[in-house]
Amino acid sequence: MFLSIGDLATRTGVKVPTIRYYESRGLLAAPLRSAGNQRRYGRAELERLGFIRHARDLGFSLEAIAALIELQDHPDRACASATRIAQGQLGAVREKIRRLRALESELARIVEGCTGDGAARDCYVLASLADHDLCSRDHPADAKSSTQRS
Amino acid sequence: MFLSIGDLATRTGVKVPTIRYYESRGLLAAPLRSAGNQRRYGRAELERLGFIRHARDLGFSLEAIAALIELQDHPDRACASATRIAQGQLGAVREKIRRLRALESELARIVEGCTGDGAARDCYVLASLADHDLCSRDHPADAKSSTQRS
DNA sequence: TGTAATCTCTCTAGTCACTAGAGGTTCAAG
DNA sequence: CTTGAACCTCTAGTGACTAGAGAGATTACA
Repeated sequence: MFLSIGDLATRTGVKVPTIRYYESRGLLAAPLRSAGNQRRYGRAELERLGFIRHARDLGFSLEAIAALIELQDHPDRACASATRIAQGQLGAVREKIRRLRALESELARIVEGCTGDGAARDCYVLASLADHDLCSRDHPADAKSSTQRS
Repeated sequence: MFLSIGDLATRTGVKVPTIRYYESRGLLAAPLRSAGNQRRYGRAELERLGFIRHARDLGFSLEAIAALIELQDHPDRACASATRIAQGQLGAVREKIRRLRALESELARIVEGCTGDGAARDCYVLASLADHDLCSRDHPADAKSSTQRS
């Protein structure tokens, strides 16, 4: 089983440049090369990339994934730190949900207050943004946009 | 009322380099300068920066904010596009919440399946990440980390 | 008026996790 | 043997800042 980088990309759903990027970041070891210097992968790399992809899908940072891989490579170590990383991620996700819900209600209030058929000078959306006092209550100064795969 | 950039930062809660960054991005007009070339701000800039800050807190992108400001500067125009932008933001927030909730349940399942006191070779966290089939159901290949203010 | 502390200036580079593109080489099918 | 797709490395760009260098401005106090 010798996969080109394109084969690996198709099988895992990770794009070719992203695979090279993971290699440059040390998440994937440098693979064998063909006579013409092209990367050739085996089953181990396929599984590892699947692991990375799954962890990324769950929102783990590359740094956290690197720590998990380190642990995977040393099966004798205690798994407590893996659990800790996952718990940290769960906590972060819950915190994001909490903040986003506050934003949601505030935004919904703003949107509902505006019919959208007036002039900008009377726009409730603009007025709400200009005047913080129009907020129902102080919302968290937080929870910015999140990055997502296309 | 002549505020230095530091005064403006204190009053709005926006950091000094961020104010200069907003100016470079065209969200704030280039202000007056002192004899020694330092920025001097008045009430208009204070209000505009408050607007920007509030919109950022609600997760609007700088691009969206620029469009809202453009509208603010032309009170005669219809406010429909402001409403559209806000609705888009609300939709994006709801979508993020939806995805994050799926992640939350998946992560919670993984974390609960692991006592954390075994060796890495038996770790349920690592096993779950390695084997997608252990997922309760297919979770969205999405919803990455979101950036947040400190 | 002198001086020291704090503030401000511009500029560059770094963050995260990729993505896009240039310009060149290798591979597999026909 | 030729063609065209896939591959190579390298650099730069994304969004929204943040950090730091090195130099100049302002302000408070003696």
